[in-house]
Amino acid sequence: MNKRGLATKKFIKEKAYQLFAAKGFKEVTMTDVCEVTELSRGGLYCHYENTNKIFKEIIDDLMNYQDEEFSSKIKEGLSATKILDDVLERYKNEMIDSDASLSIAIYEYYSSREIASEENALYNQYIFSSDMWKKLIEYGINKEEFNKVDIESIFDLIVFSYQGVRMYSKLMPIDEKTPKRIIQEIRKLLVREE
Amino acid sequence: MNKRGLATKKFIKEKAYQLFAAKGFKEVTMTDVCEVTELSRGGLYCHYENTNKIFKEIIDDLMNYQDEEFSSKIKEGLSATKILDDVLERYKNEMIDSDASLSIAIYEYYSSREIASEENALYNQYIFSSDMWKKLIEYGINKEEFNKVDIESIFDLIVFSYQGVRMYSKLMPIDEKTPKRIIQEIRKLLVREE
Amino acid sequence: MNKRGLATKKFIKEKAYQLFAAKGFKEVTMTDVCEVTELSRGGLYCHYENTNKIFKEIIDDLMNYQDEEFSSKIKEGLSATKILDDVLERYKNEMIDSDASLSIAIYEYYSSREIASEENALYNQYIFSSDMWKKLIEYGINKEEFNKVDIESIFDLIVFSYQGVRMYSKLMPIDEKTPKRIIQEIRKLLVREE
Amino acid sequence: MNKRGLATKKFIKEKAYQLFAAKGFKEVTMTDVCEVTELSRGGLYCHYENTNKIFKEIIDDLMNYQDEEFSSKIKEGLSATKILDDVLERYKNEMIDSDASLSIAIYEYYSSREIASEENALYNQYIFSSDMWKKLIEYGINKEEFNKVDIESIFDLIVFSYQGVRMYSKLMPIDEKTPKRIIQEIRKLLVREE
DNA sequence: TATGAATGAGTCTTCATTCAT
DNA sequence: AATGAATGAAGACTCATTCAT
Repeated sequence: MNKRGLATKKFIKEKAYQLFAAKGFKEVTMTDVCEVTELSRGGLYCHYENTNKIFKEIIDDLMNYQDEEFSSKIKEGLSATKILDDVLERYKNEMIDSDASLSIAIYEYYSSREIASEENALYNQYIFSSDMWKKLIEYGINKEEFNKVDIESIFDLIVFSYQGVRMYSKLMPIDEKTPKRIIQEIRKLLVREE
Repeated sequence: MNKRGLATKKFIKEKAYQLFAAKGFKEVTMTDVCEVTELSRGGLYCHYENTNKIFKEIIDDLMNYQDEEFSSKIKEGLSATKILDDVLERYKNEMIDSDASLSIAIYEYYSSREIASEENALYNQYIFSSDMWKKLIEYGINKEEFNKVDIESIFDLIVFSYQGVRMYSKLMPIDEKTPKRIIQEIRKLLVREE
Repeated sequence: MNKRGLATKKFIKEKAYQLFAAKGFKEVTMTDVCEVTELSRGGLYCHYENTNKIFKEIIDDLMNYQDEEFSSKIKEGLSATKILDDVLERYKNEMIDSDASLSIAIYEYYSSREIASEENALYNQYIFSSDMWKKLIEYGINKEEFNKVDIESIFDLIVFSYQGVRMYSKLMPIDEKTPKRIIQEIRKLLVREE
Repeated sequence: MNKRGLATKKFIKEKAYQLFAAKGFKEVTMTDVCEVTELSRGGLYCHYENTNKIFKEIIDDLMNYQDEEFSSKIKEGLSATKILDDVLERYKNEMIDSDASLSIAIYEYYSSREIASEENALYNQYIFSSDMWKKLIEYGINKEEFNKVDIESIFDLIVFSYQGVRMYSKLMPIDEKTPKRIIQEIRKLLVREE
């Protein structure tokens, strides 16, 4: 594929991202993508044969962008509490502003697929994310900044309450205080009080 | 509507429930419902004009069955810890076995609708559930069985981690230990250690 | 058929008349008639098996009400000009106010049928009406009130311009002066100037 | 749209014209058009989304072909009587042979629409036709070929009796002499006897 | 007579997908 | 690569009509 082809694909993905964010996965048709990209049907099919392929590529790109945000900071020897606060702040914002997110689309996409296949990027991300958090929590415990919590429990609580809020925020009105409260509760569990 | 009509509606809802549980909301067509009920198109349309109406009625029925499970127990003066353990046990089971549930269908159904309308049964249920939990936690605190937690925070943590697990369990393999861990962590937060 | 049956049929026809006047013939369904009569499908079918039958009966009733309005007056020896003016006045009003009329419905009804069958009430009415007019014009000529016109020509001019206006008044805005002008022109052709 | 597309649209309109002429407007379905054009449903929908659109385009095409048939002849200084006879001859033929015409379809089409909208091609045509006739009659009066008639009255008589016959000719058998008589009567009204 | 549940046919409409250009 | 015409299948929806009660 040459440059032009790649640029077109990138363009298609950008436009399709907005569609998926707005309408979820199932509701988006190739016709919709044609419209927003102003490509002809044939033109679009040159690049992607269906919405699955487009979505998969969008998701894969997203996953690739996600880096080990903690590990470098840990190596630098930063305060565990500081690292924690940074990530919790980001989580809070993502919970509040889930508008631009693909959460519903991702949900629809994976719910129509076989669970646990190696293709399951959601699971891969979960594992990846799990590793990161474990490292951070261990680091915090070793530095005696964090309580001696059950690492896996805390991680589960974090990730699923975070995901729960993100999803529900698209389904019903969620008070902005909810993310704050959850973040605070998590923080209380982890950070040692002096 | 006479008996026969009501019986047919009930029958349709039962069959449709299974479809929704298996395929989510959007994927189910009136044709599908025709097939499983062995009704003709016209026959089906006599009772429900679209899948929305069927689903709404199923959900409404479900919501109506849901009663104030705590309040009677509180009146009886049961131990707050006992009441808590009972409901956490139920939550745990529901997190593990989400196969038969409509969670995905509910998610799809509400994600295509206006948030916050008075029709939003999901929100109503959230409010209802919130009230129940607050009563229980207050009761536990008053009886000095529970810690003096921030009631709202704990409730948010409970409901969203619970929902997060339920949803994700349809999208990726979730270890049976996850619900247990979450339940345990919640319990630790609430129940006063002697 | 007993009294009750007849009353129901009359009731159905009255309600259906309004439907036909408002929507034409083709657009009216048995379902529509059910709704306005508040009869059940089965109930309605007891009386009429389709909209054709209802419409035909309405038309037949209408035709029967139409009597030889001229002949009695001619026998009484009334002035031909007076008789003419009376009927032209009526025509004028019918042209102006075609809202309540079945003209479009009649048009649609007969346009989907074999022309010239003895069932063609429209044709029968035309013949009937033709006879009446001829008698009147002859009478006027004999009384030397009318010009020695070509009777058939004048009749054709009257009936078709009348029908033309009636129909077009449902399709486009027609100035109230148009019927007046047509009536006046007809009158000028017929009535001898002193 | 490229050549191929335009050719297909033209082809569809030609075939649909015949359908509309034969069955009126309401009775023609997209399925019918598919059949006569031998296009697939999807193929047809590429060009027209419903029968309204097809019909509108046919009508618009027709209206565009209609030119000011009188004005050039008037400019040439032709005899008003000659011009009149030509157009009356044409009217006569159109009244007799209304088989190929869209009159019923037009009637049905416009009867289901809002009267008087600027979209009402029927009204536009009426106005257009009215202007033409007025010019001709004035011209004839000025040349002292025509009687000093009331121009508007004569126009109304002409157009509505003409339309009346055209419509009724589809609903009941109309004697060929009728158009002739009407034409003759109109001519008598207009043309000055020497 | 009257009810309303049920049937099945017909139509509309939207899509994914293909293909000649 | 790109265009857009064309296909055909799937699904929605509406009716006339029948039938058990």
